Amino acid sequence: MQDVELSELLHRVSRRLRHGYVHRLVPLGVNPGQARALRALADADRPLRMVQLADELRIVPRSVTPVIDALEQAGLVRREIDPANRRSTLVVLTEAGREMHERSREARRQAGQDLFAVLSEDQRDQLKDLLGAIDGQFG
Amino acid sequence: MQDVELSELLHRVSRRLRHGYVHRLVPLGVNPGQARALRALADADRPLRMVQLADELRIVPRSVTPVIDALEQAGLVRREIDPANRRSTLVVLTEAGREMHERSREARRQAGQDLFAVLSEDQRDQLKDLLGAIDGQFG
DNA sequence: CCCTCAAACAGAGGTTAGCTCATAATTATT
DNA sequence: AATAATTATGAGCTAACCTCTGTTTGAGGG
Repeated sequence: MQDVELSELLHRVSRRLRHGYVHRLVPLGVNPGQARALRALADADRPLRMVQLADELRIVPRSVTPVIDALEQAGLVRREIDPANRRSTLVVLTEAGREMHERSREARRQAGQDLFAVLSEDQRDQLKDLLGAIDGQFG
Repeated sequence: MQDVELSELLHRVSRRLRHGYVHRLVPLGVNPGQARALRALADADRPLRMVQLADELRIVPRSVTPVIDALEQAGLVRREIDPANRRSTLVVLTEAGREMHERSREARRQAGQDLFAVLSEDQRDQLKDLLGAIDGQFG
């Protein structure tokens, strides 16, 4: 194990995670970005506006549009005009969307399990704490 | 700090690292992929063939081509036919390439420092060990 | 020696996950 | 009522990959 920088390791590991995740999502017909949007909606447990979704996903609002386009096309979400503010679009999870969320959650769980297999329970907690500290230092 | 999965955290942190890194690389005129290729060449300390570079970067050989195209265009590397095997291309780091490597290394160092600022020295070592274990479990 | 097979690279084209800048519609502020 | 801000999207771009195909060149078997 030569000297590999922390940054490089982070990059590699995250790339590997994505790879395994993608592979498991392909048969479901969604990509990771779409799965993340489904998750945000399921976690919120209520319709979200596009801006709110962007906020959850930590991307700019414009980037949410094509994700929701695809999910809507697939019948996993529905767009509704927000009655409280007609500029806003409410993104509503459909029944099919909820099911897809469950399946993609399982895919993510499995991909994570494969990747983190070498770590003990304690080590995973440690890793989670460390990454959580880094992630938490900003927003 | 709500319940965020390890996978999600990894994604977020890695995205943030990339973001900071990109920002510091922009003024240098290279992108992270190009910087990584420069680093691989500098670390090897000798010309590498395209396939070897692909191997170092953990991407398929075809994906190396456009990276080297750009670096060659910028005068940071030079392509030479391998005299030992005329099918192969040797990628040679130029003097300008070596300098660029130094500057991009500094950019990466700074981006890493910003990101990992909340962690103590010990914690960084811990994180490195954990990620190293994950990365090491395959190749 | 020739012939077939494999290796190395690049052409063509696709995908994912972002980004910016401009514009239309609507609402909020003065 | 006029102006400003907010929300979503059209248009168009970049990075970092991928596959599949074709060309050139080298290597090994008969």
